[in-house]
This record gives sequence, C-alpha cells and structure tokens, in this order.
Amino acid sequence: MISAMEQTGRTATKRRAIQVAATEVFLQHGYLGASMDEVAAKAGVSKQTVYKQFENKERLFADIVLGTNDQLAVNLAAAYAETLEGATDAREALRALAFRLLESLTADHVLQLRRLVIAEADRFPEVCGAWFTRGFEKSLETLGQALAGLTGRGLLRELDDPTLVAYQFAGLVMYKPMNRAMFAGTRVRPEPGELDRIADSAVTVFLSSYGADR
Amino acid sequence: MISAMEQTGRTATKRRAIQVAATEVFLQHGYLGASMDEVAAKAGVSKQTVYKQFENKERLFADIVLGTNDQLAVNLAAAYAETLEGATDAREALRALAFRLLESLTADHVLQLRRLVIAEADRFPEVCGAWFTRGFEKSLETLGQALAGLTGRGLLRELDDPTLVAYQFAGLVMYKPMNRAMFAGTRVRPEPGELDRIADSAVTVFLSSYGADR
DNA sequence: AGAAAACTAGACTGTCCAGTATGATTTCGG
DNA sequence: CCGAAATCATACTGGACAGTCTAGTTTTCT
Repeated sequence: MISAMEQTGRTATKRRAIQVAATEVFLQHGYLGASMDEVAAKAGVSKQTVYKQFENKERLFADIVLGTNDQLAVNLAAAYAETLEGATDAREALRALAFRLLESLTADHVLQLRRLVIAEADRFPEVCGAWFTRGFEKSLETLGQALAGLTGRGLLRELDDPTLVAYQFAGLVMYKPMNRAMFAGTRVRPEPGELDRIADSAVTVFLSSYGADR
Repeated sequence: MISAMEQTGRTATKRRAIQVAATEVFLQHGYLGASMDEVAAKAGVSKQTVYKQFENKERLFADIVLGTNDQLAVNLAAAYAETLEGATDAREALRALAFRLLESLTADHVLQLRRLVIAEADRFPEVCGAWFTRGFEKSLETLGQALAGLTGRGLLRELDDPTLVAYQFAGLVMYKPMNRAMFAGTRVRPEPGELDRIADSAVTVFLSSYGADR
C-alpha cells in the first residue's frame, strides 16, 4: 500500500493506468456521468482488467477519491514551508501564503475533485467524509501549526486555538474566490487586481487581531 | 412571469406541482440521477404534461435552479434586518447575525441546492453562473450594505468596500462549518459549542479591524 | 519450454431512462 | 352543452451503460 507507486509489474502498471484514467473520467464527468468503458479505453486496458482490479464502479470511485489527496497535501506543505519558515516580516509572509493558497486551490483539477466530492457527499458519505477529514481538515490543522510557528519568532501573538485561527485566515482569503470558482464554473477567472485587494485586506484584518504588535 | 405564483388555472397549478416535484428530485438525486418519470409521478401528473410545460430535462433543470433563490434571499434579508437594524451593541448584533447566517445556510435544502449547482457548474455554466451572480453574490452585496448601515450608527468604522468586508465576515464565520456541511454530507453536525466559539472568535477578529472603537 | 495467470476484443444481458406516440378521458371557455 | 384543449395511462423507441462471458493471445514464473 505504501509502495503502490513503486511496483513495476505488469499488473501494477495497468492498475495505475486505470487509476489515472478513472481520475480523469470521474473528475470530468462526475460519478454517474463516468462510464467504465471510457475508463478502460482511456487506460488502454480491457474492461475485464478494470473489473479484475476494482470490484465495481463504486470501489473504483472510492479508490480514486481517497487516493487523490497526496499531491495537494505535499503542495500545501511546501507552500507553508516556503512562505512562512524563513519569514521576518509577518505581512509579507502572510501575503505570500495567501497567494500560494489561492494558486494551489483554484487549480482546475483541485476544483474538479472538490466538485466531485461535494456532489457525491450524500451518495458516498463514508468516502467523502474520510476525504474531508484526512484531506481538508488535516491541511488546516497543518496550517494552524505553521501559523503557531510564527508566534515563536515574534511575528504573531500567542494563539489559543491555532486550527481555528487557520480557518479564519483561510476564510478571509478564500471565501470569495473559492466560492466563485466552485459555483461559477472553471471558466470564470477573477481579475488579478481583485486577488491583490482580497489578500491585502485579509492580511490586514488578520494582523489587526493576531499580529505581534497588538 | 412575475405573477407565476398567483396563477390559479389548472395548467398553472400543474406547472407548479411539476416544479416542486422536480426541485425535490433534482436536489435529492442530482441532474443525471433524476428521472423524469419520478418527477411526473411525484407531481401527480403524466409525463406528457411535464414535456408540455418544459421542453426537456435541461430546461426543467434550469428553471428549477434559477427559481430557487427567492426563499433564501428573503430569509437572509430578514436576518440582516432583524439582527442589525435596531442594534445598539456591535458585538451582540454581529454574533446574532453570525448565528442567523449559519442557521439559514446549513439548512438541508440550501446545502442540497448548493451541491447541485456546484456539481453541474461545468455542465451548465450559464445557469450556474447566473445562479451564483443573482443569488450568492447578491446576498453578499446586500450584507455589505447592511454592515455599512452600522457605520452610520457609530457601531462600525467607515468601510471602504462594504462588499469585500461582507465577504470577510462571511468567511470568518462560515468557512469551517460550511465546508464541513458541504463536503462531509448532510448527516454530520457540529457540536453547538463549536459554533459558539467560531462565532465569538470571528466577531472578535472582525471588530478588531472594523469596530468603531479603534 | 511449458503451464498458469493475466490480458484482450468483442459480444451479450438486463436495466434504466429521455423523449415520443396513441387513444381515451377530463376540463373549460363560449 | 358542445367542441377544443389539456391531461391521463400506458406503451414504445432508441440509446447508454454496468457488469458478465467467451475464446483466443500475451506475459510471467519456474
């Protein structure tokens, strides 16, 4: 399981091809809109092989959803590290972080995955709930830790509940652009100037509560 | 069109029954999962009548989505009025507003509609985009106006961009509970104590930037 | 090499569903 | 009360698709 990516046998290779293809198909068409024939074709594999690897469509879906966290988690961890760890100026660091978050989370495939999970939240409550806990919530807890780290360097004041503070930062920065991206389709893009205003203002509000200089 | 709800003829009555039934079916099963037979059965109407009133499934969907804003808009307007208009204490007023927002927006049918719109954002970009502009964005602009009204009564300081401030308030209050409600299925409910902490802290952060007393 | 396991192409089953057609019945305006 | 329009129940068409089956081919392991 840990070494899923390291397997090189024919079976493992084909399994991975199926996962890649299925991810593409599910993200593009949704659960009901996805066809197993298309998955097989896109994976360059026969339908039998798909059903040998994954009992049925539901299992394949679960596998895809739960397997698609890693990239984003790594990406976000990098964003935290690069923007916060060496920082000396709180405002600049938080601004940079805000942009990295916006960039990471409005990437097309991230939005599509989130749409998929939301759409199927009632059909697959366990899978979607697990995705949320292990992906979404975990990312914000990690962000909380990263923010708490700024306290140690005198850039923020003491935080009682770093996770809550992380949600507040995320909410200030992303509530508007994220909702637009989710609701208004992948096509609509905000003008760059707007993201600047949002990030600037969010950081100002954030620092007026949590900045080290009162 | 304006008087759709006032029509009493047989045709108009049946048309409304179809809309009600279709709303239920689409919200429950999603676009692809919804069946026109179920809509007809639930409306107590023959399939022919459905197709006489609505050209096809797509049109029915569009009609449903675009017709489902009014209740929530009215609800939110009431929330703004009741919590802000007579207020004398900014903290108390904003706390009350926060709870009203959470209550209104985590209602089951609201969540289901939002899931539906998000899920179909790529399939029906015009319809979902229109829903977003006329429903979501409009609500936040209205909230901005309501908040700006607090400035006049000395409860908040001057707001350069009331809409942006409204998004920040909404983000502070709802980013966490709304995401959980959207992703983790309708079943998961936060403990009441958590909403208290979120609302309290959000209002504190908000006021430390926008409160009239510095 | 040779047997076992994996894979392939393609046909097939059963089901579901959007949308149409039909012929009988009900409603309603004049 | 009569005729037009609306509605009803029901059956049908055509297509999509999940999942199975078969018979032949390729890979892998020993």
